Amino acid sequence: LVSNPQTAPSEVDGVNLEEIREFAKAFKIRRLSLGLTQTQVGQALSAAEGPAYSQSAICRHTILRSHFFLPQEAQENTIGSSLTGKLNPGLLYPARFEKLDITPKSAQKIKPVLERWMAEAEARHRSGMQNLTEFIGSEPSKKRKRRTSFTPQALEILNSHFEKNTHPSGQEMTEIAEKLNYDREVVRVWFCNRRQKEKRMTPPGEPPPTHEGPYSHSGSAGDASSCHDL
Amino acid sequence: LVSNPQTAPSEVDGVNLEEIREFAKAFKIRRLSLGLTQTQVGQALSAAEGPAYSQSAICRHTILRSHFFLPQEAQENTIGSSLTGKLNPGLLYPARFEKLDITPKSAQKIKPVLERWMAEAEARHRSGMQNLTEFIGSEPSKKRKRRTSFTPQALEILNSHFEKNTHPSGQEMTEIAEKLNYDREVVRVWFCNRRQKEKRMTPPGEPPPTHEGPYSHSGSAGDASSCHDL
DNA sequence: CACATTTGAAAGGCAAATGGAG
DNA sequence: CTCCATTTGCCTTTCAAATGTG
Repeated sequence: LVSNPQTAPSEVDGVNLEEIREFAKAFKIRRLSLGLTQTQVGQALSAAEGPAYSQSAICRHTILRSHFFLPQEAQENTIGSSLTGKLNPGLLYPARFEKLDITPKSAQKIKPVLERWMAEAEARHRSGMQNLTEFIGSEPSKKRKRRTSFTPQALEILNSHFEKNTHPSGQEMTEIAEKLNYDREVVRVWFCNRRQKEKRMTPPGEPPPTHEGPYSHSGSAGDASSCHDL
Repeated sequence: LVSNPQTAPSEVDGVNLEEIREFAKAFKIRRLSLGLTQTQVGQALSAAEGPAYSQSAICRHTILRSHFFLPQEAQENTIGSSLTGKLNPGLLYPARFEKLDITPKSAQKIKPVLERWMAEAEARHRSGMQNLTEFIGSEPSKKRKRRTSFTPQALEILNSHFEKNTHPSGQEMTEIAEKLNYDREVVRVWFCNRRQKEKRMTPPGEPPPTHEGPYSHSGSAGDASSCHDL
């Protein structure tokens, strides 16, 4: 409504939030007008050598979070240290907002890719083509490793190892990886991430994270979340 | 643990819940062992002329809901009219459980399809093939119309029409459809579903659903939920 | 048409993968 | 290698589009 650029520049990290917001909004409309789903866009992008994003990624980048992009509201979220809309670049934005989500920087990075792809898609659409979902999006960019999903059994075993020792030696990890038939690197990363989780779950002066008591606090919680069923 | 078939037959509509439960559990493990995602299974099924299920569908059918499938727990959910585990076939099960989800009958229906597909997939895997995700699943079965997603603008317009008249004439619907550039049938169904929603939202003796007051109760709620952002 | 039910696109949660610094 | 912050994807859930029945 009150789009006075001088009242709300809303710049962060040299990224114009208002611009990103407008882009996301327009992109959604354009996508829907072409009758495409988020999944289709993601697949089309990864079809060739584009950045390869999943439905979730497309969703995040084209979702409209008013509390994130509207400076007025941002200020209500206990940010408002300055009316300029300029935030401390050294700090994490997500933590300042209601939800952890996309950062302005990554939004800025992907924008041109989506923009280019969409323009091409619309061109094809006008030409009456149907195979919209099958063409390249942009620059090469190395592909990310596919996310591995552990079986419930594997998780159970991994967790039991973790209970006994949060820092297994290289030797131990190799053995575990072999036994479970997963890549050694995958197992290593699992332990790293598991430790991070442990830390996140006990920030205050909690009892030392000794994994002794029979299923106390975090121990049982971890188990429950991993092998949710069975 | 106590798998005494005489204590818990758990049959519903002639469907053995325990069997379905076991199948779902095993399917998940088999899928993960092949390194496949739910999305991939869904796409593989729909690739040719299979029933064509989405990732959500695969999820529903291979998820393990202990409160749904374990008769002991079901009884705790105010069902237990009989210890046989036999429920009244005429009533809806979902409403009796914590969450609305798959019914035993539909689970039973899909099971053979998944079973057959998985067997084939595993066979191919053993043969060392990589293109697991590209082959047929089963019988023809007509395809379902793709779910249309309305643009925020379209929803806004549809809702404003609904506010004025919940039962537009055929003529009116044709006009709306034309203006919005959606299929007429899609618009008709939208109004049907919208009316259902309205009814669901005001079961008690609410004030007559006259859409007059400037944004009162359900009116504003409807707007908010449809055009969530902007 | 109303109403019950099935099913899928989008959104949310958690954690696997990545990248930088030590 | 570690820790830690961050990115991103798989799975799950929600809500409503589509379907089926009377």
